[in-house]
Amino acid sequence: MKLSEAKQQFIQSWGVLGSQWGINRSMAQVHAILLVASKPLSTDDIMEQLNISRGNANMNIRDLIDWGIVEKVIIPGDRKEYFSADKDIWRVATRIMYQRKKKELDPMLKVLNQISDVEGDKRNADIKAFTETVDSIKRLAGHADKAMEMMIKAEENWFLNSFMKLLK
Amino acid sequence: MKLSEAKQQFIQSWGVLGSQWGINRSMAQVHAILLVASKPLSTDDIMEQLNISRGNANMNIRDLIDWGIVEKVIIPGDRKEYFSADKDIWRVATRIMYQRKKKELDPMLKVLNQISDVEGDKRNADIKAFTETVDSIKRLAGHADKAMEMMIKAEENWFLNSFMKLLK
DNA sequence: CTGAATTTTCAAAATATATTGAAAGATTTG
DNA sequence: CAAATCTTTCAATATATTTTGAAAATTCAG
Repeated sequence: MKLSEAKQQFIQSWGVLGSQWGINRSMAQVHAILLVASKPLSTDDIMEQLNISRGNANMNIRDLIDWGIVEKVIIPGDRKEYFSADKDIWRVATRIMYQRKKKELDPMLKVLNQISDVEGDKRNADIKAFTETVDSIKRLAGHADKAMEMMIKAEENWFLNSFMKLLK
Repeated sequence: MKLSEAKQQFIQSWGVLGSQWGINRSMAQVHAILLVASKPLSTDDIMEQLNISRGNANMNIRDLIDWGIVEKVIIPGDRKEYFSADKDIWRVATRIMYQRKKKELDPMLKVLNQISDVEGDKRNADIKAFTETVDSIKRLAGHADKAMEMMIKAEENWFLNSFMKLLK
């Protein structure tokens, strides 16, 4: 398979995957194209290769930067801004999960805490069913939090390991 | 807080959370209402409490059943079908992840395997950038697979543990 | 087998989300 | 500082997804 063809396939699939997980297709594709680029790309490069508008490209690049998985690169003597994606895929995964946890899981947890004590007799079947379910979700969320932390720790180790290799 | 109020809050939040993760709001809400119900509900109960149409209720109930997290309950002497959600939230989580892995991650992996050997000189910077990224994603996917398996194993243990408690 | 009760389907309508493009805002250069 | 270049914003538009509701299909009791 030719490189250009393989890249297209990758960008396509990454876009589909993203859209199924609540990340819009363009954003996933912008990320994909930066992931497989051998050098930083400008907004125009991205617009041209993905056939998207300037506004679209710009917004999605900003969001990726906010997520901490893409960074701006200044090329001396060029007025354009260039962008490159973090190629450490493990770090990318943990960053994305962390962002989404913060924006989506944590609000849910807040609600769970608010609703977990309801008025009335604890022996009432309705109340029992409700509190048991809510409590078990809270417990699961706690485990998920632990797992996240574990992964971030593992990432630090991975990073440290790479660093050690460089020094040897 | 009153039980009815707490339930409403829960259904609402569960719906929002679902929609952010690529599960449509109605489906998440149908799941939520069944999760906190103390007894099986009919399609009419669900329609009424969520203010959704019969078609919508029906489709989403079917999908939840296909995911293996809701089951049909027959109440003798009643022609209506009733439904109840699996209350073991850990099992629910692993089922959902497994379904999504199968439908969404596995196709991505298939593409990654197809595109991971490209024609041309391996020392070429473009080709190197591409294959390294693709390979690292494949490696991450491998880890994710392992983690999934681990969780399913843990689920079996949990289940076994609950069973043991019952016997004591 | 009949007909009432219930479930399923799916085209049309409603809603929600993403994209465009041009104007406004910044930034840099000479 | 004026002009050129580049970036950002956002209302309008386009696209995608979800929901409805009524008709068709199925199920079941008598």
